[in-house]
Amino acid sequence: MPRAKTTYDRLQDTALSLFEEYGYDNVTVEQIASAAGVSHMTFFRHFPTKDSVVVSDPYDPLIAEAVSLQPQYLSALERVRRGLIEVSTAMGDSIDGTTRSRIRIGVSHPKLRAAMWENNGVTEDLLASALIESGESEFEARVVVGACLGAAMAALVDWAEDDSGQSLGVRIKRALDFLGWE
Amino acid sequence: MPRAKTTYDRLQDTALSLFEEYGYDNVTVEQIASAAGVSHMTFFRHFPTKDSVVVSDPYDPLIAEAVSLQPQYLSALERVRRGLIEVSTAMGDSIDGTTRSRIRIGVSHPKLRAAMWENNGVTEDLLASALIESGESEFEARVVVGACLGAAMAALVDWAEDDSGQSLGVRIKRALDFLGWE
DNA sequence: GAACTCTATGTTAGTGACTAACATCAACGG
DNA sequence: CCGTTGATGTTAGTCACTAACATAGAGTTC
Repeated sequence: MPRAKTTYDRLQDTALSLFEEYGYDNVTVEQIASAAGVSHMTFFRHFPTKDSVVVSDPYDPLIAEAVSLQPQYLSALERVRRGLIEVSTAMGDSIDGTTRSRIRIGVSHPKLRAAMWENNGVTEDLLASALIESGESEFEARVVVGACLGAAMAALVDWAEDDSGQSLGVRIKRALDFLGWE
Repeated sequence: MPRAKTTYDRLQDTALSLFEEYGYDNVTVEQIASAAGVSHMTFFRHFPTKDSVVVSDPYDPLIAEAVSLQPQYLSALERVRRGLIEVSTAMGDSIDGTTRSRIRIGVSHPKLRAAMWENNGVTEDLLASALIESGESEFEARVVVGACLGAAMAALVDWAEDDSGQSLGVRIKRALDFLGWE
């Protein structure tokens, strides 16, 4: 028997479908909360901001781990590249509907896109730290990570906006192949 | 005799120095407006958002132009790289105090950083269009531009946070040199 | 010079995201 | 059975931002 949905899940599902139907700007937190059967304060106890229902990235730590596990003899660029490709390929088609919906809504609205970038900043810090710990200079680490995430983000947007069926992993690999090799 | 400051300039100067002194979050639009001797409505007639006092990038069009002027036999990556380096070198030390202050405040606060990224999205679109017009595929254009701007942004942040005197142009060049060559 | 327009500004009264302080209520362990 | 704990509700705020309407001063035209 499926476990009863948590308030968190109910809020997220409700919010996403309202956003898809009416547009992000035309849905208030109040509406989300009452449609999910709670008060608006409960919403904010589960999500710090209205944005965060859409923008939250559970893959950050996975990516950071994958990068730090790459062999040290590779260049920083190459390690980030391979780490990103590994994770995005592994996620593969297992990305669930909620995630897909979140990304699609996220790229469609400037405010949310900005929030995604901000979130990306966290990933950036994580990855850069991983590289720095393994002896890379801070400058090179930040630059390489910035570039790779910039490319990956472009691939993500492309994937969200285009239904041609090519998987996210393949797109990210293609994207990163435009950057320098070993 | 210097021309009298416009309301716009007065608002911007006032806002920036208040932000530097008290922190972005601890200054209300109301305070900025009254310190500049106007009402809060006047503030919003000159700046669409509180963010926008800090985040505005007059260099976008310059960069786009520089990129589209690169010789076509170069790869997309190389054209964006050279365009960015040209402009940032040309700006050189002529960046005025207001701009420097804006960037320093901008990178220091998550909300503003996100707004800078959003703004970056505009640059991204501009550059990508320039490449697409000259025959590049949309995917490659977006990826390459995303990567280069990601790297450049890292250099910008580095420059804003570090007073060692190395110019922005040099840092951006160093950053982009980590990416692939011809 | 009076009427007329244009532009910059002020006033007022909202909406909506988000916070703080405090109350309630049900579950659960002792 | 009582006390604690955790999730929730209520209320009353602050602040960014908007809409509608008023005003005032600098020309411009007749």
